[in-house]
Amino acid sequence: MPDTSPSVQDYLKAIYRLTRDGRQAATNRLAAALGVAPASVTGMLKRLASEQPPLVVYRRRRGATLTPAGERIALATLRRHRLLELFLVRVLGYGWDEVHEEAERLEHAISARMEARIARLLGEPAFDPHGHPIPAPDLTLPLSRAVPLAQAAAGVRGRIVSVSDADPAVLRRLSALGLLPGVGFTVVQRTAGDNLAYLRVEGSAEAVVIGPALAEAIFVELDT
Amino acid sequence: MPDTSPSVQDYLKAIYRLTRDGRQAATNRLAAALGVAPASVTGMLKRLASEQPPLVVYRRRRGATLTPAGERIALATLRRHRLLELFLVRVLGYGWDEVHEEAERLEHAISARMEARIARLLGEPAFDPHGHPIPAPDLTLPLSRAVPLAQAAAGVRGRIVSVSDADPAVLRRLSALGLLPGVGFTVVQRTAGDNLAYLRVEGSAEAVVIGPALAEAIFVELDT
DNA sequence: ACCTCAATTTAGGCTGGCCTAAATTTTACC
DNA sequence: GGTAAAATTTAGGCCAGCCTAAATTGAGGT
Repeated sequence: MPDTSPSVQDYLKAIYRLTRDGRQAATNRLAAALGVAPASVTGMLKRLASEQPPLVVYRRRRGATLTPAGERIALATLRRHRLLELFLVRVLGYGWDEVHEEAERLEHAISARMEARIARLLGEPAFDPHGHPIPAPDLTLPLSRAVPLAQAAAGVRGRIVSVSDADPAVLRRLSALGLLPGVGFTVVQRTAGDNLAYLRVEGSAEAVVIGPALAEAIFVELDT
Repeated sequence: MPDTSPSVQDYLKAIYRLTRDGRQAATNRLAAALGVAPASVTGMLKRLASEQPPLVVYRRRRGATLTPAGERIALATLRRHRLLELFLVRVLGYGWDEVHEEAERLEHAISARMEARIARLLGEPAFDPHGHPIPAPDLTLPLSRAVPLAQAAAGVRGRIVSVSDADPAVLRRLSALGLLPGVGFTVVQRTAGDNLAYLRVEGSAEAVVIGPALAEAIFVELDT
């Protein structure tokens, strides 16, 4: 349990993520993501929907989506989060598996001025240390053709673009395997039954075995 | 009115400041400092006094002082605040009159790890950009013999050590007058009636007139 | 079509921290 | 030493956001 209640921004960010696939954000999944009871989510969604202007569109028993105003806030928060992650790595020497929590707290505390100064110091970057796109100041997202590794067929070559940043343990495992953003690889083999991927990392002779969970956490750009 | 309620740390910091002169922190002054009603302060002081361990010693109608535990928290918060101020100036190029508010929010959001990394990056500094002492990691304060300018007699020479950081407008006025930490000066004259100080800044021919309010905001080290 | 069950919402309640107004105590002055 | 003013505390409420338990509803299997 997080020691503090999720903020409005946390709700919007969570809806943004659960909504990326075009579907509605379900009460239960929001509750799980935010560490509160489902009943609390219902209450908050009603509040956010009746804000002026409304931040979410809420349909009873069907879930929620963001309005343009809500999406702006979500993207602005995402921008701050990812800028901070990069800042922590580049300026304060954090490991890439240590930045998520810290950024999670800082993103609520920094001013627009500080956001701008950090971005300038970092050279207006477009991607964070995990390879995730950083929304521009106008909140547009830089393009990337990344796809979960789970969708890569055997024989294909590609490059790792980003990895999910939610779980530090996963990040450390990836690090240990040498699977960082930028690394090239070939998919040697896929097994249908247990859904394993055998990856040969560029420059290394050995193949690495990736389970289904990891394969969902690694995003890659595939060669055409 | 601040847009958010003061935190426990804010209460402790305020008590710390009001208590520096050895007296008790009065309810009214705390209320003014924190932007809440006096009745709210009474309630919070009771809570802080019954915390385990107690953070303040509260005596009905007499005010509050910090317990050792409370003072540790106050000093730790002060350390974070002043480290952040220096960090903002040195790393992000803030003006020294712009850092207070930002640090006020950030001091509640950074982890011990981040505090340590910032301190390391800055070379374990002992004073912030306003000249205020930064508590060491063990929370001891570096010594300084600073005294408010208001207490300097005519004819005395000295050096500005620090200035109060609470009011950006004051900071800008001081800046404009060339009254920054480190600057040497001579007190040319004092007037008893309206309590003015005439200061000749080292290297300049003109004297500067300082009113009583400013004279309380400037801390100086006097030559023996 | 129905029925079960998982998901969701409603109802009711709690806590923390704020507020105002009224009561009380201290202080300070004559 | 008495009293008016100032400071402080008490009393009583409000609000946001959380919780649990109970009621409702939609959806998939048969």
